Amino acid sequence: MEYKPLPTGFYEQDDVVSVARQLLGKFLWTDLNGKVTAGRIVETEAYSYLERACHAHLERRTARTETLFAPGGTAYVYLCYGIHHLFNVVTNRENVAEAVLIRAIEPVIGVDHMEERRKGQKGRALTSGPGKLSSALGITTGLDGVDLNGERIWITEGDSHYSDDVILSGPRIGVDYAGEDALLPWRFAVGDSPYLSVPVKPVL
DNA sequence: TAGAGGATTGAT
DNA sequence: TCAATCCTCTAC
Repeated sequence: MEYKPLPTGFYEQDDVVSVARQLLGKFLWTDLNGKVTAGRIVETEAYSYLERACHAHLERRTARTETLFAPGGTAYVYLCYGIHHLFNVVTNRENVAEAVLIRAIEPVIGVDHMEERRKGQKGRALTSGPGKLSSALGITTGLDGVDLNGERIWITEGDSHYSDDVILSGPRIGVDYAGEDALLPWRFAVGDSPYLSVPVKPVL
């Protein structure tokens, strides 16, 4: 396994949908308060300023969305429903607002720390959702805008290769407000992982 | 400055 | 099925 953080060039690719797919199988690490945790990414979603589900749709710049305009390889963390911290990877070059939401991981390193942060939850309940995995890894809005090439949070190559027939795609979760953009098949998942947030709807 | 709503979760 | 919970954004 390769423990070196992914090169900046990976995040600066200009196709956020492709990056979302490529992130499957990679390892997301955090080193916070002396606790090292990591998990295998098994579910992602792509967001782009070009479509309505994105916070920075039509390049809307606000205090919250400013991080989305940072260079690829920056963490975008925001609070959802007043309770949950959601972690995204900013992609593309500076001032192009695109990001990949990490929706589920499989716990690999520091599982005991994850269980502690998740208040004793075990098994798939640990990290099978965007709010859950952020909690398990200790990710909060304090990491918003942080460089993914740093020492607190980073991503490395994984230990698995998934063939095309294992990777499923479908509409993103919880973006019905985006009209027809909600139908874009920009959600990607490792089909046989028990840690998916919700099953991927088969494409008809 | 008030009010509505959200890229979710867990309990009922 | 629904409450929790609070920040963000929009409208007035």
